[in-house]
Amino acid sequence: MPASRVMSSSSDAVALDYFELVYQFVRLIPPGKVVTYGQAADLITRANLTARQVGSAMRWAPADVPWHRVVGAGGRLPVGKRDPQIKMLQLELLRAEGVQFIGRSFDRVDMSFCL
DNA sequence: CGCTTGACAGGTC
DNA sequence: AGACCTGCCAAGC
Repeated sequence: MPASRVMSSSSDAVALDYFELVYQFVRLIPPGKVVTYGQAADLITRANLTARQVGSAMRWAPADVPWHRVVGAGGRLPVGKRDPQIKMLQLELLRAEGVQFIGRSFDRVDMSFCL
């Protein structure tokens, strides 16, 4: 909840911060497809935007952003130090879209579903 | 200005 | 596989 964003009211139409850029990008991901934080960071042209920033943006994603289609590198689900729950939720949402999971405990996305 | 905090990534053991 | 470690960079204090 970056105060800078919460406080932003009306005059931020021009000052498009990187959160908005990330959201715009994520909204383009079709159902059943996924991208990694790193890919998003690379594809979004912005000064030194890294996977970390994409991650923090996802934490405050608006309802219309399919945040669950963004996974960690190698198809790993996010660690979620602050909220261990998101992993489970994301797993459910992706499975509902037909995304396959692989690995010992089916905890990683089959990257052939990558965008 | 320095230090801490992450829904990260990549490497080592 | 799981537990660390390092590099990364914006944000807050």
